[in-house]
Amino acid sequence: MHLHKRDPKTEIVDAATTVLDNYGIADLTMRRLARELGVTPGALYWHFDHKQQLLGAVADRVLGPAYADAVGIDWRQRIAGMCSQLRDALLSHTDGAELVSGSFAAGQSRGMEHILALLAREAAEAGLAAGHAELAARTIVHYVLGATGDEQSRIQWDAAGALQTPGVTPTSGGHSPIDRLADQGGGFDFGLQLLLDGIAAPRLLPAMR
Amino acid sequence: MHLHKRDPKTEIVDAATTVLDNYGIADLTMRRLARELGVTPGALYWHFDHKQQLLGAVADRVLGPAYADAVGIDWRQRIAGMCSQLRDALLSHTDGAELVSGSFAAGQSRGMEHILALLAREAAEAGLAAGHAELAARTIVHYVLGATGDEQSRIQWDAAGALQTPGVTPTSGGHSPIDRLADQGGGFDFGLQLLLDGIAAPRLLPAMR
DNA sequence: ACCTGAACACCGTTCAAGT
DNA sequence: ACCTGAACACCGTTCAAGT
Repeated sequence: MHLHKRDPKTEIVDAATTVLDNYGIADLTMRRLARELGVTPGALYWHFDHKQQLLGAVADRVLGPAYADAVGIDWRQRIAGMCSQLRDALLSHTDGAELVSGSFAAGQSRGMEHILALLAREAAEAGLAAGHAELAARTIVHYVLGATGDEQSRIQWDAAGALQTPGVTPTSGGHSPIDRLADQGGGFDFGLQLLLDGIAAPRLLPAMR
Repeated sequence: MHLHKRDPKTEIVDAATTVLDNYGIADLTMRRLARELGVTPGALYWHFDHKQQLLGAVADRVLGPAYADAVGIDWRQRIAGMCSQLRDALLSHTDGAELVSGSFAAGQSRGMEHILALLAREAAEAGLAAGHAELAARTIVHYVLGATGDEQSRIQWDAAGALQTPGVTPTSGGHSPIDRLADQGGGFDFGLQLLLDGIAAPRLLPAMR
């Protein structure tokens, strides 16, 4: 049997994204994906060199909505907007943060490289020298991926628990409403403001900026 | 055959650490480890419930040298010292950052939880309210794990390249001496100072601290 | 150009049975 | 208490051969 859409690569990434959303990254295997496509595992290797490359393509698909040019009066607002878009994109797919973190670390996400460059541009706008602006951008990216990964794993853990014991409301468990507030953007924003304050801080020697 | 040291668990973690250092995390499998110990794979499941638990024990072994109480006049120096110790510990083992990141994310590293608590204490010392101090500590941990992971993968990639083409010196490749300087602690320190500046920043409303 | 069939060399985990 | 034997249900990747 053949893949039949205009672009076979697109069809594969479509199916992979569906498997990801429905079953999570642990079940996104080459064999499982091939089965879902009605094809032999080896067929996938005509279109992608290895699994990491395919996962990178899925990661870039996930990142699609995060590329929108952030509008904002100043660099602070623009960075905050970009990070918020990125977080939303990651939270929109099961294990999205883990997938993108892994692909970025493996050097397989052109999307994250692009976002990194945009953030570095804004950091330069804030007055940092080129080298330091890139380091600041990496720091921001590490933060967003890490914090969103934490948040997502808690969300998914809670959701799994809610399915197993439907009689127990989420707030009656170990997590208080205050915990939830801190997780639903509040905690994320706090950490991000810390970073932005650091970038804006005038205490670094002028030679170091 | 039986494991024979005083504590079988310790012997397993010893062997696992050796496999990690010599072959990396990808080769640290239950079967490989059992072979190295002259034992059947199933034997490991008498001592550990699952692989993640064993990896968590290895992660805590790696973190051993990072527990030393950081001395320092002020919270800034103490946090910087703790982060430096943590980075050193991670860089001391092949794929150390990846191992600890994964174990921490999976909730299997008591060591990282401890370090997190120490950092939160210092952030409180800096004047942050308890909830915010914990968020700040998490931000720092995400940064150290992410930045050190990047650094380590580049180091290991360069080392692998140096072994393959011994005639080419590291500095004659794509990375300039400036890149190396930025990686060998300089880049790490810059990102960390950014975070510390953010924690010290007086611009947050008093109600928010 | 694109896919199948079949193999290679592995995985984590479980569990009755042995000592 | 601790381990073996053997199985179960999988993996990623390669490649000659087919269409």
